[in-house]
Amino acid sequence: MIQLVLPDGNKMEFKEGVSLYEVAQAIGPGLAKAAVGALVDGELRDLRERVHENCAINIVTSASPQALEILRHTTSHIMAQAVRDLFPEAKLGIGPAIADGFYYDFDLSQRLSSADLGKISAEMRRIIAADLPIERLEKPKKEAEEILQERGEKLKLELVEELDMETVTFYQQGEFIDLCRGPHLPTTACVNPDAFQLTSVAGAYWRGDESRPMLQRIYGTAWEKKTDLDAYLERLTEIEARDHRKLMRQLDLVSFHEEAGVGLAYWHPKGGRMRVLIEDYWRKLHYEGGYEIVFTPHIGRAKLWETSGHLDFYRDDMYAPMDVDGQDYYIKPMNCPFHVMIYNSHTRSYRDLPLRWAELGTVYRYERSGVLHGMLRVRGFTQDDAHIICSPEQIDEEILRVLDFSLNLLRGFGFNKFKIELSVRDPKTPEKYAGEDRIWEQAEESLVKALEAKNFSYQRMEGEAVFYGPKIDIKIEDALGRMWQCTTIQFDFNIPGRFDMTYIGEDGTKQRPYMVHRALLGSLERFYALLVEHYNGAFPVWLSPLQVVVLPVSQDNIDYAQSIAQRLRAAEIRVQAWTEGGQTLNYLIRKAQMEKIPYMLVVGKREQENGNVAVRLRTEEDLGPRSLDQFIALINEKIERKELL
RNA sequence: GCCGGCGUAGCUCAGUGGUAGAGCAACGGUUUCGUAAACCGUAGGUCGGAGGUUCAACUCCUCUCGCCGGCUCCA
Repeated sequence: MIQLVLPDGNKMEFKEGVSLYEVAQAIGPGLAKAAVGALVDGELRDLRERVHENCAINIVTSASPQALEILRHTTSHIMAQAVRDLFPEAKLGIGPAIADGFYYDFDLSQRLSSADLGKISAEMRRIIAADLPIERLEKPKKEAEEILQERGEKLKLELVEELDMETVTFYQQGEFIDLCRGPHLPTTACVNPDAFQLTSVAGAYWRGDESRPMLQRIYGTAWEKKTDLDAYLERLTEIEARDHRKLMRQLDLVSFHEEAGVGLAYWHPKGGRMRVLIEDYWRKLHYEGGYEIVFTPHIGRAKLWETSGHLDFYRDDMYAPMDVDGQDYYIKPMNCPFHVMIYNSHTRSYRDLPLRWAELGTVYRYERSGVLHGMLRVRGFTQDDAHIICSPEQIDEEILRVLDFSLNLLRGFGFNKFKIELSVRDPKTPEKYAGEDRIWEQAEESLVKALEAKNFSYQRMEGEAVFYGPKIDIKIEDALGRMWQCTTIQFDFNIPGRFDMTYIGEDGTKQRPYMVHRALLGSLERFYALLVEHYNGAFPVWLSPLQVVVLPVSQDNIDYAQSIAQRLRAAEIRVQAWTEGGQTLNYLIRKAQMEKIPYMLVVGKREQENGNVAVRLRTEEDLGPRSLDQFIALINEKIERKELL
C-alpha cells in the first residue's frame, strides 16, 4: 500500500500502481469527471499514469491553472495532426505549451504562410469534431526507436535516443501518434473549437541551435472558453496600441533613420526633455546614495580591450577598430575598463573603500540586424552603469545597499512589482568560471544574505551566473503584467585580476578589491521604451515633457492665457499657451488630449474676470475653476510626490 | 545572421499590368468659438533602392536596403 497526501492534508491509502484517474474517482466521482490531469509532488502528470510510491497528489480540473497547460499541449498535438493530414511529409519536431499558447515545429520543405493557417485550423476543427480518444502508450525505448525509424521521424528519434529511460510514452489519436511525455486530455473533443487560434508562422532552429536545420514553427493560442480567447486577443490589441515605436512617433519623442544608421536612436526635444528629467533624478539619487559620478571616453586602445579580455570573449559584439595614428582603437561596448583606469590612476588605501563610481556611459554594440527592436534593442545606448569597488569585509553591506538603492530608484518611476533572480554557478562545471571557489562562495553568500535580510523572495537560477561572477537581476512588472529585466548586480572576479587592481590593507600589504558592476535602469533607451509602454504615453506629471497647456476660449483671452503661462513658467512649470491659429476650444482640447498633456487650463471670459483658471485633466476630469496659486500648489505637490496627475 | 511577412504623401491607409488616390497633418484664406476635430482652398509622391520582363510596371521577376513576427544571442 502507498500513502497519498491530498492538498487539504488528508491522507489516503491505495494499492501500489494505482492510476491517477482511480485516485480521482476515489476522492469523488465529480472530481474524476472534471479531472484533466494531476500534480504529483508538484509535477504535472497524465491521469492515466500510475503511482508507485508515497507522494502528494493534487487533482487538476479544468478550473485549475495547470489545466490550460494541458489543454494547450493537446491543442498543439491536434494542430500537428492537422498539419500531417495536409502535408503528410511533414516531420515532427517539438510542440510544447508556452505562456498563453503553444507551438509545434515541423520539418517541411513546403513553405507555410499565414494563408495556410486557415486550412490547418479547419482541419483541426474536423479532428476535434471527430472526438478521437487520446491514448497513452508506454513503449520500451528500443521499440520506440523502431516505430520512429519506420515513420522517418528523425527529429523525434534524436530526442528519444537522448532519453535516459527504459520506457518512453507515446500519445495516439486516430492515425496520429507522437512521442510525448504528456499529459493530455482524454479526447480531442475536450478542446473547444471556438477557443483556439493559430497566430503566426515563424522559423525556428531545431533545438535552438543555429548550426542545425531551420524548422517551421506554428504558434497558436488556446483557451477554455471563447470569451477567454477574445479577452486574450483584446489584450494583444492593447499591447499593440501601446507599442513604444508607435507612441514615440505619435508623441514626437524619438525617431530612427535608415539613411543615418540602423539601431541608433534620435531623441527629439520632448524625448530629450524627458531623458534629462530621468538623468537629473538619477544623478540626485546617486549623489545622495554615496556615489560619485565619473565621465570616461568613448573609444580606447586595443591594448585596453586585450587586458580586459573583451577582445577574446566579446569581439563579435564590438565594432571594428579604427586606426588612430597607426594604433587600433575600439569604440566601447562597456564602461568597466575605463573605470578601472581611474581606480588604477593612483595607489588606493583600504581607507578609500568602498568606492562607488557611476556613469551614464554610452556604449555601442554590434547587435545582429535581426534582433534590433525599436528602442528596446539598439546598437548605441547609454547604460546607467556603476562599479562598486570594496574590500571583502564591506561586500555584504554594499550588496544590501545597492539592492535597496535600486528598488528605491525604480519605485520613483512608478514600478512597484518586482521579481528577483539570483544567478549562481552551475556546480557541475566549476571550470567554466573565473575566480576561486572560496570567493564564489562568499559572493553568493553575500547576495543571499542581502536578499534574506530584506525578506525578498527570489528565484535561484542554477547555472545562470556569468563566467566572472554570480549576480542578482531585478525584473519589474509593467502595467500590462509583463516582466522586464532592468537591474543587474554582478560580481566580477575577472577584471580586478586582469588589471591588477589593488589597495593597501591595514597590514600594509597589497590586497585585491572586490568589484561589483551594476546597472539599475539597464539602458536609458530600453528603460525609456518601457516607461512609454507602461504609461501608454500618459506620463506622470514630473516626467511629462509638457506639463500644462493654457487654452484660450476666444481671441479675447489670448493675453490673459499668455500671462498665465508666464506665471507658470516663473514657477518652473513646463507650460505652453496655445494662442496661435484661431482654433476652437474643442480643437485645442482634442489636440491636448492626443498629446496626453497632464493639465489643460481653460481660460475664457469667466476666468479672466475672476483671475482664475479652469482645470481639466487628461483623464477628462474637470476640476473646475480655481486660482492660479491653488493650481501651482496642486501641481507642485503632484510633482514632488511623483504622482501620475 | 537565419525563416516568414511587409515597404505607396510627414502620419494612417486605398489602389493587382493601361494618366498615383483619400483622411489627418502642413500652407493660404474665412470663422472668434466654453471642455475630444469650424469652413473653403493650395501644395505635397523618381510608389524603399537597383536591375530585368513588357508596347506599357506601384502592380510580374531578380538582387538589395529597411521595418515587422519569430529563431539565435545578450558582460
